[in-house]
Amino acid sequence: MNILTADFKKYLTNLVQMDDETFNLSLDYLKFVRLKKNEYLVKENAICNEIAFINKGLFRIFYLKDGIEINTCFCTENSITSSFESFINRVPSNQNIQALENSELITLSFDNLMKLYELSPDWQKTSRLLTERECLRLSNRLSSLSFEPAKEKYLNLFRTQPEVIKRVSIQHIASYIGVSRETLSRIRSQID
Amino acid sequence: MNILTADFKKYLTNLVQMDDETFNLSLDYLKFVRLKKNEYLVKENAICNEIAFINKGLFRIFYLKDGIEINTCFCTENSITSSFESFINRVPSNQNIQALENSELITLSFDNLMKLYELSPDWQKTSRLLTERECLRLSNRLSSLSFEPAKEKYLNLFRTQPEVIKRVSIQHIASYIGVSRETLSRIRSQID
DNA sequence: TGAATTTTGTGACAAATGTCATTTTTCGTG
DNA sequence: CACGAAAAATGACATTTGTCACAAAATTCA
Repeated sequence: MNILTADFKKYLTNLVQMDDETFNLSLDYLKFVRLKKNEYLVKENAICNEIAFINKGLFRIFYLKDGIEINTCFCTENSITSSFESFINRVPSNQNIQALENSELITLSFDNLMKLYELSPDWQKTSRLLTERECLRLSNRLSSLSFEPAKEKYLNLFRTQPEVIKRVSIQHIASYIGVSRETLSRIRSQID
Repeated sequence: MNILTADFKKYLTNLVQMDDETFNLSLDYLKFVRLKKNEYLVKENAICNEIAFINKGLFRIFYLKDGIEINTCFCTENSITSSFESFINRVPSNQNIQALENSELITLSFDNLMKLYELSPDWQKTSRLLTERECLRLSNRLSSLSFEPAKEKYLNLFRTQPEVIKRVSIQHIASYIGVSRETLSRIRSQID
């Protein structure tokens, strides 16, 4: 149990001052989940009831636009994945979260998070900091996707998440950076 | 004093359950600021020390990319504006906030916000909710800017912030939706 | 009010990217 | 290992959007 949560604890304490006691409050509330490649953590129209820390594996988050899948995020080891809007506002998710590899997760349900908020303000603060971090990620992604040519978008991903480029198929990457598969293919042949 | 803060209070209580007592904690900490058209609330490289509620007026947030101004946000009455990354992380801002009209603000400094966090967990929660809201805004903007053709981007802004289209010059709007001034000009002549 | 400045509109053309069809390569499974 | 299916690469062409130059319109301010 302790071994499994070690990385999660490290992730949190890296973000916010949190003593052992505060972290341990969460232990009874966490669940351990395995998902096989291609299985879903969250499906569109369902309410997302948990946030998940990734111990092992890789996920994509995507939504459908005019029947076409648009990837909005790749989540790898030592990060948190969730359909935040759905989780936070308790509304049906418009996003899907799918495992792209066999994966292992530590999940925390919404109800349990609310309990943690009550038990310690540090958890409230943690949540705020996580949200702020997500804001920054979105903000960076926004300027890359909206104001750079295709090649820069790709190189940007290469800089920020090099492991994603190794582990994810080109079609998913193309969708993520908002260019056609063909264009990305041509960019890559230029670079090599 | 009460008259000036009424809208701010309304804005907050609309977001989070907050009794009068909790809100009143802030009264001693707020400042009232006027800015004339074209003046700056925040300049690049300065640390942004306050968040500002807009009682009256309109602002744009922009940064420089290769010497070109890129607008990232228009903020109007009854909303909060700030260079969030700078404010939160206490680092120099990479964004500028400029008044596009004569404006009136209620500001709250970082130090005072920290004091409010200590005085009441409701303020901590308020901050979390504001951050969550900002996340959603970014997320929507991201899908519009990255995955829609120019015309849709414009119509999207028209839907979400129609008053901005009336009050802001076309060059600023073009920069905001990530298309050239000329393209936007042509789109508008199509629509009318 | 009127001249100077700024903003906006428009045409011609260029560049970037998308789409479609086809081939090549890779991957998964028996 | 071989076969079929999926993914990726590639060529031809279409579409969208950007860039530049200049004209028209609107705004500012003395």
